[in-house]
Amino acid sequence: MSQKRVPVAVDAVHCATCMMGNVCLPAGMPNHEVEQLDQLVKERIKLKKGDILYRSGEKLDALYGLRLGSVKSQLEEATGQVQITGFFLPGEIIGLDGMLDGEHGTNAVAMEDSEVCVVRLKDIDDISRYVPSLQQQVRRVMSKEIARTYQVMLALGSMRSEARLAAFLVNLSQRLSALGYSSTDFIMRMSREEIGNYLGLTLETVSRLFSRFARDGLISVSQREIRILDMEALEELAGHQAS
Amino acid sequence: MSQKRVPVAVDAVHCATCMMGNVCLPAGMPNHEVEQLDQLVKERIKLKKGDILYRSGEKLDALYGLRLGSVKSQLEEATGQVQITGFFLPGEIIGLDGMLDGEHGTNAVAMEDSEVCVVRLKDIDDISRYVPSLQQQVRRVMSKEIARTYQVMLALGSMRSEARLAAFLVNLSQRLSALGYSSTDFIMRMSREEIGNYLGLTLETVSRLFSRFARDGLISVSQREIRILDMEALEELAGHQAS
DNA sequence: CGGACTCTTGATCCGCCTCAAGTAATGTGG
DNA sequence: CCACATTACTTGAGGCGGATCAAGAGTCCG
Repeated sequence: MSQKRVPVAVDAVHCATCMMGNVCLPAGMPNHEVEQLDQLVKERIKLKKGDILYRSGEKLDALYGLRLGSVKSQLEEATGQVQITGFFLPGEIIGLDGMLDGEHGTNAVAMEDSEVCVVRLKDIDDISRYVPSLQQQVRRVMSKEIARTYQVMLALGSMRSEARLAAFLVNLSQRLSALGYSSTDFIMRMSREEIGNYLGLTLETVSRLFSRFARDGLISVSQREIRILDMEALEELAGHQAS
Repeated sequence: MSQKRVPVAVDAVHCATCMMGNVCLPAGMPNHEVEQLDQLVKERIKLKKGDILYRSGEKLDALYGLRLGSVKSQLEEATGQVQITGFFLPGEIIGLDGMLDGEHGTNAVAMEDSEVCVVRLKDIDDISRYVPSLQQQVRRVMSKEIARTYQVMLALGSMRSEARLAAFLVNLSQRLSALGYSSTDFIMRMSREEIGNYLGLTLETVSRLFSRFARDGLISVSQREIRILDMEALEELAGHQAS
């Protein structure tokens, strides 16, 4: 629990000057409106690897924009079942579930040293009085999350294991590419077990699939370092259903 | 395509007098605010069984509150894969995905003769100027949908088939009960195949499970008519994970 | 250098899918 | 209302994909 809350200095980076401005909450907003968001983020939180941003059941009064690092969110049932519901990269918004009863429904854990912008719901409502499109942005982000989970449902419900992992890699590649990183060479921040949990597979199956993909010349793998050698083949695989 | 659009007469039922008022979009709003929503729904759509409310790719400019009947939404990939992403009951909101680029990402199909209230996004934004809590309600509904899909991810990712179906029945029972229907006796509007698709199983497996649950005295089944005989046992089953 | 993870790989097993056949419900046109 | 077609569901037999169990290798970190 080494969460460190830091107030945002008056002259510090705001949304208008943040490098994530084009992918984060303000994505697509006209410049003159983004400039009005300078009071939106009054605080940031620095997280060390393994730190918990929030726990299921805690009161929710803010969303978090990931600025740096990576975070996973996971659902934990009383029965002991755990399901990772998402891996978040910089520019993505964390904490969208649980706004119905004001309580988080998942845990959010930093997968490496990370930093998030705290966006209080109260401030969203206040600011959207004079920046009406802000509400639309929030809806947009939530809608995007819903669309993402539908894709995961499709993967879990009707793809064979190799298609799931291929789709996972292609998706990760695209998101990293949108952030300006290489789309073919990257480091996965998650373990085999976490990937397996997310995709409804065991860690052994994930490991075997990585080996097979490598043997077939689709990728090369060294621990969590991935190089995609044949993107087309991966996309082809990802498009194949169970039967 | 026998969609029938009907304008809402000035003296017709509005949110404040609608029977669904306590479960639909206005759920939890104070009465004096619900009364201000009389301009929110200017149109309703009557659907016959099999009618399509919207198709993937169509422009989205409204949400739909289901007033009567039942509707399924399904993701269709170019590859031919189909995944049912939700079964909607009266009082539930349809069309929450696809608000990011203004296009629906799924198809919505009536599973029986149904009727929906059309809630235009423009009207939401207009009305929320003088009813600020309306935006929170929209967030709430979207957040609830996200939380629901997380539960489905858990089911698809780490439950065995009998746990999935048990959880499905318990969930359906609870939602029907909240609508004032019996929690133990109801008719499922969906086919074995649709249930199977939603739960990531084949129709044969679903059929076998129904038979087994009946043989074990948990339920009695006659086609789509279900009677739950041992709710506790079902809940117990639903809480069991794969291993 | 030791100890704890994380990952890989093999052998075996089982849950669910596939394929197949038959029965029951529902719909349709005469 | 009946004959017929169509669709929905049930049940069985067999096969396979991924889980489980188990052992060993590589990597990280004190």
